[in-house]
Amino acid sequence: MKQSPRVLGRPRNDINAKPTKAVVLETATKLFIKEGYKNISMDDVAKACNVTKATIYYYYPTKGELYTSALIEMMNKIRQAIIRILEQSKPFKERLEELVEVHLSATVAIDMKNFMREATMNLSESQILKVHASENELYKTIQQAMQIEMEKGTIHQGNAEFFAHTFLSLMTVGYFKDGEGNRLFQTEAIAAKEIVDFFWKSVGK
Amino acid sequence: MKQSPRVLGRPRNDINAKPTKAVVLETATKLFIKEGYKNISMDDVAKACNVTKATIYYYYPTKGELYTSALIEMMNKIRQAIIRILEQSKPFKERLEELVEVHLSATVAIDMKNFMREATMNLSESQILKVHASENELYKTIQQAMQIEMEKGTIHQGNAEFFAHTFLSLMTVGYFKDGEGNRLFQTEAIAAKEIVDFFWKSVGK
Amino acid sequence: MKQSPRVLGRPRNDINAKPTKAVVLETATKLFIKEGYKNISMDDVAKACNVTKATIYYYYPTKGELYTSALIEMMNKIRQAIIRILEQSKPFKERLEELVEVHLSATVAIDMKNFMREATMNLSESQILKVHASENELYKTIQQAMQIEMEKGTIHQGNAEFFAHTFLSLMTVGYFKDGEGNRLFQTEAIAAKEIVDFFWKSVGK
Amino acid sequence: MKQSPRVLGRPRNDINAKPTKAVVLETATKLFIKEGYKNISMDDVAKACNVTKATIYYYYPTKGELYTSALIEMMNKIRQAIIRILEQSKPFKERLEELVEVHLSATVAIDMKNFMREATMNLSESQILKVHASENELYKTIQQAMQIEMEKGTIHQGNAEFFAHTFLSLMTVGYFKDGEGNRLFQTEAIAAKEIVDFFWKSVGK
DNA sequence: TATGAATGAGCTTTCATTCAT
DNA sequence: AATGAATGAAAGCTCATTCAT
Repeated sequence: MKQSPRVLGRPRNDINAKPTKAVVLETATKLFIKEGYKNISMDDVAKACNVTKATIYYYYPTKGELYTSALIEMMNKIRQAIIRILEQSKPFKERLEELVEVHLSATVAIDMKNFMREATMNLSESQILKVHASENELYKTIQQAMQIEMEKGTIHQGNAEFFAHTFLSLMTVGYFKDGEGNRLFQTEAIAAKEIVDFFWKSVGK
Repeated sequence: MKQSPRVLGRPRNDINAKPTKAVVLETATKLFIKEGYKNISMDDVAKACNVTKATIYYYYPTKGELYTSALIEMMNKIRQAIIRILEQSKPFKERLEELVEVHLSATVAIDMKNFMREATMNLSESQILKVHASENELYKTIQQAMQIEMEKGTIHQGNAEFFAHTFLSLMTVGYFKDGEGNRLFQTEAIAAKEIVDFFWKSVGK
Repeated sequence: MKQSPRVLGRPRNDINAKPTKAVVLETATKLFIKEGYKNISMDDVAKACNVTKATIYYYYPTKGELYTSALIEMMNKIRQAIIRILEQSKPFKERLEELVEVHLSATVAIDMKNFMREATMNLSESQILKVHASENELYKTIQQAMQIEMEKGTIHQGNAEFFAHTFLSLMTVGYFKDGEGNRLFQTEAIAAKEIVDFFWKSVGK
Repeated sequence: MKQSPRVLGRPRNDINAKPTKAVVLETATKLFIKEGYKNISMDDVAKACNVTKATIYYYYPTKGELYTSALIEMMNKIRQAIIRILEQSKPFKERLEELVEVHLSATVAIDMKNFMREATMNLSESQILKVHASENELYKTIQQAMQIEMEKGTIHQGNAEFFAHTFLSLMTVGYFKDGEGNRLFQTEAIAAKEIVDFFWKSVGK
């Protein structure tokens, strides 16, 4: 069989191919978020990446380490997304609404408490610490936005950290599905509006 | 520490002994709530009950069935506790505060969303259905209380189901611990007050 | 609910009810023949009998003993059936045909070699001996019929024991089903005729 | 007797060593044939191969799959042996005699009906199908030989498939042992001769 | 006569991890 | 950088058997 001749100067490696380590992390993140730590084996990750288990271990020394990295990667991404939305210039309430809507539209429920529970149950002291630090930054990001709006006078004075937590907690209400798979509200947009309205009654001016 | 050796066959009747089946369910419930479905093995349950695995299987045909029963048992207990508190004659807001405080004082975080996630990931269709039904009753209980208070005029008209969900969601904020193990509020009483205050601003009159 | 009045003098126990021990043996025999020794548990037998496992053990001290009894019971029944057919006055060849047809019409394949293999693999020395004795009687029954016909001159002189074995072996050909479940012959009657024809060419005059 | 301890991970290359997968299959085949599906555990196979259970599972995903492969491997080997014998140029009857003698001289009884029964009782639909296909080829091989001899005029015209089955069935008569372990004939050679003589009376010219 | 409760040993399967290549 | 081969430990589950009632 004749091989098609190589283009001059072009490297053998596919230019579009992501470095394996990144592929592994991304794939693992998706799997862990969807199915949880204990329900995803290193083999599952390997298969989904089209590499062997040993390759995973080449980049991540233990499953716990991989999960730690995955959680941190996830939280960073969420934090970036939140920052991008909060940076906009439209009114705070509208930004919050967008924030909720965007998250509810994602395929998987991002419930920090779930992930922290799995982390606490399955990771080592030092890994838990790292994850906690990442979680903390996420909360801080929202907390700071709250702080700024307090100073601006958009919302009432109060415990900004508490507000950050209540906000994220209320957001998870939008994920709820009953036994038949029905959501509380018909669309994510409506859900987002109702949730932020509720939040706003407590904190808004 | 060696356990008292058991003999084969039916044990001699001990009038004071609780029926084994109940012991198993109670023990399993505690373990599952604390450590999660995948982190508790049937052997763990057996050891904690001071019986053998086979005994557990004598009463519960699969681990999934045991978990299902455990979750339902837990939800029923919570529901009873909630009913007892809501039945009192003091003002609604105070009853809500007591409700939050009592739950935050329990040793383990009762986060419905956690349990439902584990259920969804690990149980069979029909088992999930049963657990969902039980969860539903729990939400309904609070929802009805909200409905009554709406009719009484204590709180604003609105979506009672949504209120039930936001309330339980806000409650979980009280369980939050940061990396150093610090809570958001110093005592459960303060936490309860702040949480219900927040809720009340949105729904109260 | 009113009970229908008891007929005078009639005993409480249902007159039609077979003694439990017999029910157990019959049920076990059916199950073992169909599914094999290792695929039938004492629990299966108990359930099929509508009694508890302990009841089975009350009558049969071990599973091996129950299997031994079941095999012997089966062989006896088959032997009786064979005797009944061979006792008739019609020509030997016709009797053989009836014998084959009757067996092929039974729901389960009666293949002595199967049962003896399971016996050898799973029973104790002494149990195997008993089963072997029973098997021997079965072969002897046919062997004797062959002997008689030899003396009558219906069939050629030869090794009657060998003839008994070849005959039973050829019979199992009729049970054969290919991958799609098709038999070698369309009806049991045709199969019986062909098998006996084959046998007769070797031994008949 | 303690086995030479193995270390974790990939073993050092030994050029003389047979590939493990083949060792496993061969060993498993022997064990299954001798003791049956249910009487051989994956641990038994592992121990006999001097590897761990996990190694077996590395090559064969389930016990059923291993059994399927083992049966197919066995049938293929038998088929090859049969082909080699039937290919010879000596008279058909003599070839048949050799065929029977060779098989009776093997240590274990090769009774297709036994194996098919165990397969039917313990394997999945698709596995049964594969085994059936393999069995079919085996019968076909003999059937074709019969067909050729019919055309040559060595044996009578007739149902070649039926002849193949009767032949293999008659062969199993040679394996028979009574309670004291005595065979029907003193040597395999005599048994082979008698069996083929019997067969030949029916089909030969 | 019959049962309910319990066990110990075994089974199939899974999985995180290791290591020579 | 990546892999194939192997392991030890544990998990869920089954089953023959025992024994007080």
